[in-house]
Amino acid sequence: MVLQKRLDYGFNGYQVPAIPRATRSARKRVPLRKRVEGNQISAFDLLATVAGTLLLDKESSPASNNSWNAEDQSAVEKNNVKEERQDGDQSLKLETCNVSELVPQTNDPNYSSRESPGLQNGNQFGVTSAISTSECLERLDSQKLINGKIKNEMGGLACKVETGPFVSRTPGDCVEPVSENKVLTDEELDRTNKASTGEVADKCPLEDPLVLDGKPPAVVSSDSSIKAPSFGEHDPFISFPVQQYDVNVVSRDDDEKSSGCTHPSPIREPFRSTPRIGDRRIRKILASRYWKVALRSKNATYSNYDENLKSGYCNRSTYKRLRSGRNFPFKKRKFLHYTSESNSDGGTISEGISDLPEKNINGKASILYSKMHGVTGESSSLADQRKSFNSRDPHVKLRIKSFRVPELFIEIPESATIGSLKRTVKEAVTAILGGGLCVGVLLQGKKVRDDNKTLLQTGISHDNQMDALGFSLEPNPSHASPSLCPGGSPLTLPHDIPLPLASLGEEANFLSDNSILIHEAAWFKCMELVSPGKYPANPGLVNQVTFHPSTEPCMPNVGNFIESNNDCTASPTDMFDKSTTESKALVAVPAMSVEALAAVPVHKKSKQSEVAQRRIRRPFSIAEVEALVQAVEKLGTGRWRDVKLRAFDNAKHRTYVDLKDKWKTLLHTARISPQQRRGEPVPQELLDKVLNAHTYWSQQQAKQQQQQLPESCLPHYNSTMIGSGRCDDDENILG
DNA sequence: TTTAGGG
DNA sequence: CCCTAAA
Repeated sequence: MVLQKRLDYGFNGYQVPAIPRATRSARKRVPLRKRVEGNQISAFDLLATVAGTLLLDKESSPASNNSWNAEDQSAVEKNNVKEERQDGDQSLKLETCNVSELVPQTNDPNYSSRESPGLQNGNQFGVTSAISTSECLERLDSQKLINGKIKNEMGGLACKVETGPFVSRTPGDCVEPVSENKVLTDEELDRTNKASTGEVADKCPLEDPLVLDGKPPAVVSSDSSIKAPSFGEHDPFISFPVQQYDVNVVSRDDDEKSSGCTHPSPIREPFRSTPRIGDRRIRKILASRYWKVALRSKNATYSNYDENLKSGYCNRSTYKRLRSGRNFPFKKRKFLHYTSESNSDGGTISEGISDLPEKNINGKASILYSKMHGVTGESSSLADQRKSFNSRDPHVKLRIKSFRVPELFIEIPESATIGSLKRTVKEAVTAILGGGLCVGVLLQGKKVRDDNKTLLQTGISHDNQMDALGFSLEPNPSHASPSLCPGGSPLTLPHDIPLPLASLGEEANFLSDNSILIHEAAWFKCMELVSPGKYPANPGLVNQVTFHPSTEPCMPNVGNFIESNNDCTASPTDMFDKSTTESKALVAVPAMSVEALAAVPVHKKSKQSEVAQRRIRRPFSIAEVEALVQAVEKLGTGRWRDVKLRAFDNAKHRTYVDLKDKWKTLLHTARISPQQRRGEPVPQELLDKVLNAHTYWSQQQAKQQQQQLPESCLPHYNSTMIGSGRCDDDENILG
């Protein structure tokens, strides 16, 4: 009897291989998420509104000083600027992915049968919303640098984001997500909502770049390696990319004073998706939100840069104008720099200059702000490199126009109020954007995991034929949310709440990478402590959550990721690995109390990548072993999928591979002496059954094979009658 | 996707 | 548990 239905809101965009394939397939049959019905749009708008409050509230706060560069202002107003601008030191330009899709989840009768009547008749708030999507990720992948330019498929739709208003923080300002620092009352939220739905839509039209440009939607490049996402078919999420990023890789021109090549390269492939205003809004907001965090948290080294940004974008009046203006902040702007257009289609990478700071990929490359501040910022290592490559400039300049916000899931009771939904969404978004991010580097669609490689070794150099250099934002296992910041995040555990981890037992895994990986149940236990009643005990979809204690309270999160030597590719997902693209995401990176988490003695320094992606070890209980043995007795040893469905269909974390492996170990255990066995002792009775079943089914298999041989000579036999292994699930061979 | 088997 | 060849 279902006492309380829960709704899942999927912010699809960040993919975590948390749910094994088998589980996924099982989920297909019994979807847990509600279908997206006719009210999806309104629900979406709701989310958009919620997200909108994140930034708008913030933006309405007293902006800091600033003197928006007049040049920039005018640039913003010229939305369709085709000409490349020399705006290196003026602003950070972001380009968002403007494409989104609302993808109704599959219609599964089984699923609907699980829904309450109210839900079935479409009254439910059956919304599964997703911010950002694998699709967008895919598109990231599709970015190609071809002959000195990056073909940005998103270009057609991307809207440039002038992050000005969002980065208008004073240096002392701590990361404090919009209004997320306090839990809004329902009334407040409602009020905000009204304002958002109305004003946001008006002031933040997030115009479709297509319209702006009058260009048709772009389409993902024909690059076959880029698989179109198919989240809609198996994952009942509405997915919409929050943000796209553009990376511009150009080699540095000899003349650093030039802001780079001024030849615009409007070559952009149309995108296939149809943008929707609503999610554009969200996306943009989130994107901006992210960047606010990012810029805000730059470390001191780039304070100048920050200041510039601030001064460039902090002007509230400008922002107002932008918001109300037709073209709003998402001014179209060209950021690709090419030496020459003719060069862009063939030959080698043309020279050009990016006036934006470089991404420091392995911690050795320098971040060049030469164009912006006359700061060379060239590291000695690079200098050395240059010596050895004095024939050319060893610098790689990258321009990242925008990032997308990782995916997150939200689950909330049906009985929850809209206000609480808003808060929940906001908190989740805030947590994500609040610092739990890391950066992955992708080259030619594949993650570059070796942080020790140089750019040159990796193939990222200006005179190489570069193909799709990309960056991805992923929840960062090594960064906690800025929970110590003034006001703190709503997700921050109150300091007087005892660390719940101790009570989590095996549900919490302390990883060597200074992080704590806990299971869903544990997560909800934690969250229950934070917000009683708000986080139901049975999370359902959420598989596992990682908490990461941080020793850096109000950290310059992004500063870290920009400079970090850490393996930021350690994210639980490799979004460009097919197979993983389908995996289920989960990312709620609540900002737990830093003190609390810091109390956990964990070692820092370790390969986050492996740790982060590896599933938690979950030893089989005796009951599970019993179920497994029973199922195998009936089904045999070669039907692990059936075993899974029969005995472990509800155990989402047990895949048929797991079961097969467990059987393997059980068999091994049964064959060794009891003295050699380790771990929780398995009753000898069960082990005997294992041996018996194995023996039996081995014989069956042999028998079947022997029968099949003559069968080929006796075509009149019905092969399905031969062999008992695959006839009937209910037959109990071993009786 | 599932199975099978090595790591 | 992971990885992956093979089916």
